[in-house]
Amino acid sequence: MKLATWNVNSLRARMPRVTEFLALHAPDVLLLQETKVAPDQFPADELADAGYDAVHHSGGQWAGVAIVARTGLGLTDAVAGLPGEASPDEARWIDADVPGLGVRVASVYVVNGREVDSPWFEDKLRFLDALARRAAELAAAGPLIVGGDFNVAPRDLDVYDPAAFAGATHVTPDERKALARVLEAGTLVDAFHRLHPDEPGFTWWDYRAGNFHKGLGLRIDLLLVSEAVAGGLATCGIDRNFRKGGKPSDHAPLLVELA
DNA sequence: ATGGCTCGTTATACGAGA
Repeated sequence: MKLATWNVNSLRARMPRVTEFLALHAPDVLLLQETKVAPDQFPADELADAGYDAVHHSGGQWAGVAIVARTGLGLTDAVAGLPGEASPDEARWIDADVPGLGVRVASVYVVNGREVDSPWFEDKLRFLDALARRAAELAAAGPLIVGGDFNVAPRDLDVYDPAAFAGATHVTPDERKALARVLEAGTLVDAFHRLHPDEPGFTWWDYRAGNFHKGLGLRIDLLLVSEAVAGGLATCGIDRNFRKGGKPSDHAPLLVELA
């Protein structure tokens, strides 16, 4: 099976690139974040034309997550929202079964945090704690794949200039520990890290200052898979071409293939 | 880098993103 996760920074603005991605890679499942779309504006018909079903948690102009699955696989029992998150209306989590693949999948857009020690930073840590509890609950029931924008760079290697990020969000010990607890709670494996332990694997580059072309990025988008299915990990990589060309997102999609 | 780009907004400057 092939799955991908992609923070698209507005699904409506990115639909041409999303349909291009689906046609090129033909993933079984695509997890989307920052769809930034109102519920009644979600482009379900365009995705259906591309051969995909979707379930989504849409909150309007901010955040928003979706699960897109190839038609015929099934996409059932969707649950939107994360029990225990600080602001349930922000549309940052959805999980659903994909019967044709025999897995449950989740798409997550973790709270950004803005500034360390701000209320938003506290919300971010609480959100990660709630994520850990939900991951444990879901993982106990069967194979689980959680993908999304975690807004945490797990290691200094995942940051283009660790010194420049000293004291900033995304790299603090508190955030990294909270992310580690998510993996522990769900017995989940960071797919890219498992297959490429010594590579940075950046997935995000600031739009400004030519950072993409300078290689100044962060690895903050992750695909986490149950240990039970991690033995089937075949490939995991980033398609940097989708960070180039016409109207790219500031994130590139991350793909994984599992036996 | 000192917020340099892009998104949505009952817009026409501002907030948010990381």
